[in-house]
Amino acid sequence: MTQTFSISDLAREFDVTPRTIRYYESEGMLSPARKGQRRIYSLRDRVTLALILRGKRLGFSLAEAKEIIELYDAPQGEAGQLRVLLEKLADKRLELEAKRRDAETALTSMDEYAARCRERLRQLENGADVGASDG
Amino acid sequence: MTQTFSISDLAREFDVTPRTIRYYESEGMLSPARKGQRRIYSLRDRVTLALILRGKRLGFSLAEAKEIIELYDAPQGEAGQLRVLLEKLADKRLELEAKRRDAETALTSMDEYAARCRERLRQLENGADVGASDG
DNA sequence: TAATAACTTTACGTTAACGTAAACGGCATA
DNA sequence: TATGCCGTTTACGTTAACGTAAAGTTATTA
Repeated sequence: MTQTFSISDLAREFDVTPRTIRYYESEGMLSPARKGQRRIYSLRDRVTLALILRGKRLGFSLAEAKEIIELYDAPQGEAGQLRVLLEKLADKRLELEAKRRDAETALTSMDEYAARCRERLRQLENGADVGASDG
Repeated sequence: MTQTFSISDLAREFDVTPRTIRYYESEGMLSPARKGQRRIYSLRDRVTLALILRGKRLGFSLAEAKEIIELYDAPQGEAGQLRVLLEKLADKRLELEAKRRDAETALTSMDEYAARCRERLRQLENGADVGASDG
């Protein structure tokens, strides 16, 4: 039997509320099976939710996250469709790479700053009288 | 003479509206000099604005971006202050690294997916009579 | 001197992304 | 039988992050 999840299972796992998950469904980003009224989420639904939330963490809007998800669900029947898909993937790739670069430069300058702070702290602990002058 | 900027200078450069920049000021994230009524932005203000906008691109809220900026502006007079600062920097570093990892795994899986698409496309082009002759 | 452009403040409007509350249904258990 | 518990729909409420419009100020230019 392939695994399924209730809405509160996923809510707990991903640390969101059921309301949030239902909201994503109302935006057309999830369409879980139903058992009567109740939503039954598959492993695939779970992957989709993970994609949505990662997109959000990276600063994409839900609309943008939806676009990305739709790329992964796109039909690949004809060569034309595949070419269009590959172009869109390249576009999104650029956005993602820009975010990664942003994160990297932020990390670098933060590390440099922290290094200067540690240096200053070391001097203070040595008892050295270092005046506050900018460098 | 050290360089200054008008609000529309910065708005143009960073592709935001003057309203946005004034909003950041109202949130305590910028405090440009004034010449009469008019705001005069220094190079330092410009750096701060860049920090804010990078934070936003990475999915931080303005409140979170403000926290980060305040770390860079924190007093470093005493050893105690420096130790607290270094801890907070370490926290933010973790968040940033998580974002970078998120971006990296997203890029990886996107690249794998694109590779499968290209493979599929190659197969289609080998099997079918394709009339497209683009460059 | 009048007009134009860029700036200002004030204040109400808008949208995304949910939060929250009410009222209801089905199922297990005490 | 009733008491929770988990789920449901419906619908109004909330907040962050600005947009937009109105009305006034200063500097330059025709």
